[in-house]
Amino acid sequence: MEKPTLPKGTRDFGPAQMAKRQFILNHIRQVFQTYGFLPLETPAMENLSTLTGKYGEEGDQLLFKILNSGDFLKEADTTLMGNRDSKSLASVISEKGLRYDLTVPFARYVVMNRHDITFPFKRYQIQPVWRADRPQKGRYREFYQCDADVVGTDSLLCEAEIILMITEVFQRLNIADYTIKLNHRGILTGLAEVAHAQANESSLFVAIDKLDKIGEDKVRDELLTRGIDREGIERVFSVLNFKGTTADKQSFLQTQFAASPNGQKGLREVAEVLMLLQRYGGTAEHVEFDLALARGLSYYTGCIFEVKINHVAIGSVSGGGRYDNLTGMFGMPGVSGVGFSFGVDRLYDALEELAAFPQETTRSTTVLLAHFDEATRTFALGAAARLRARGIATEVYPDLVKIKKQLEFADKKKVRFTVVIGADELTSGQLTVKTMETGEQQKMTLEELIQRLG
RNA sequence: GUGAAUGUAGCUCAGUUGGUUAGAGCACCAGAUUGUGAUUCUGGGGGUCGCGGGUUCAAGUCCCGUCUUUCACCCCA
Repeated sequence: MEKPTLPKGTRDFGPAQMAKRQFILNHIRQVFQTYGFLPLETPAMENLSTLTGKYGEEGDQLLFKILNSGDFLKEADTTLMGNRDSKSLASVISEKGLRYDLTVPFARYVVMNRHDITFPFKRYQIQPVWRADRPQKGRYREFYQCDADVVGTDSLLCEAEIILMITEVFQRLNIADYTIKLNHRGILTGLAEVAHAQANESSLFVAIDKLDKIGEDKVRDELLTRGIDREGIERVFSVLNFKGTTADKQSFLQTQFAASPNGQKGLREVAEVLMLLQRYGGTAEHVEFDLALARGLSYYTGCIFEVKINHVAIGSVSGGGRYDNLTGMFGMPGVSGVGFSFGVDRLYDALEELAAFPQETTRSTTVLLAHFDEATRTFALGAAARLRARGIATEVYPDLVKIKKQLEFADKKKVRFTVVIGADELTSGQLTVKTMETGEQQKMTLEELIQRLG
């Protein structure tokens, strides 16, 4: 018999992990909902025509493709097969693929339902996505994204609300030391103008985004090899190395970007977001205006965000930004959107490292009813029904086995209370209730137990 | 896609210059204890040494291939 294994880059989540994951997801979901975001789910698979061309050439290669059903080679061109032309052959034998992210399916949904959707449309989506990447630390082939996006409004209120939601989620997750990095695409463009590097803007952004990871010297090297001249590099760093408060940075950039409409727009919008945040009564205590934040992705056009947990060696746990033309790729131009997402897996690792999961997440059933024979088990069934009716998670050990075994089971399953029901208890009505954590035992009636737990 | 490491019991790992019947801890099962778990003691089950080939009198150990997992780069959550 072959030993069963998992496909590369995938994981099982056992009960203990699920409890912790759900703790995270429930808080995220609740926060999304209190800000008026509504749930959306889309199919795991999309037509390949929907997916390809949306993530660049590299992204297309990371798409998992689904083989057509039936005799999929029947229609295939024999010359393609003869030439072993995988790329062309793939488009003939595969019409569907697994979704690569939640943003493109969302755009597809918005375009398909544009007449039924009331804009501005706020949706959140928590589902797995798949990438045929080579797995590594914190990087999987199947992982969950939790996205929240608003489409159909330019208002910077949305950006301010994103900061509020991030703050609230972290508060609920009991994470205190984190930084919400905020920047604006216009400021990056202004920076490229200052450096006279408009021509290879994206090379500039990709390189400076690595600043806090690889350091200034290596970024300088990379900028040189990417064809930005020394003078430009000096100018870039003269801006990036400016230290000071957000207000200091704003007035400094005001002079730097005097001739840059893009830079001006960026500054104006960042200022407005911070102002709106304040009017909401939100705190900017965790917000850092970070000029080097670039988030490689080229489709952002306005504010960009990234959240890092301090003193935890994990990449960003959340990120997002504004994009002006999400639905344009499906022929519906002019819809502005802003969105962000939480990386559940990384939040999980971070909480584990900070030991910040509350104890409740490790508990399971509240009460186990242990018994000695047919008669006491029968009594347990009725008792279980009454406990359950009060919403108390209860189970009856199903088999007639030794009490030792039942307690062992309760211990392993981290049940909170075991109720021992024997002949004595049956006649007196005084049940033996054992608190598993302490080992203490108390006699009480079923009524008293229900009262105490309900 | 590029480069590197790894693989021995369910898990974490020992295993000498190639040399008897491959070990430990944890986990699991049973008993000590016929009304009490997590602590203690005793006993037990469990291995195609990733897979395939080669060298050798002899391979867990050396060589080649292959797969897996992990790490770094690219990119990304």
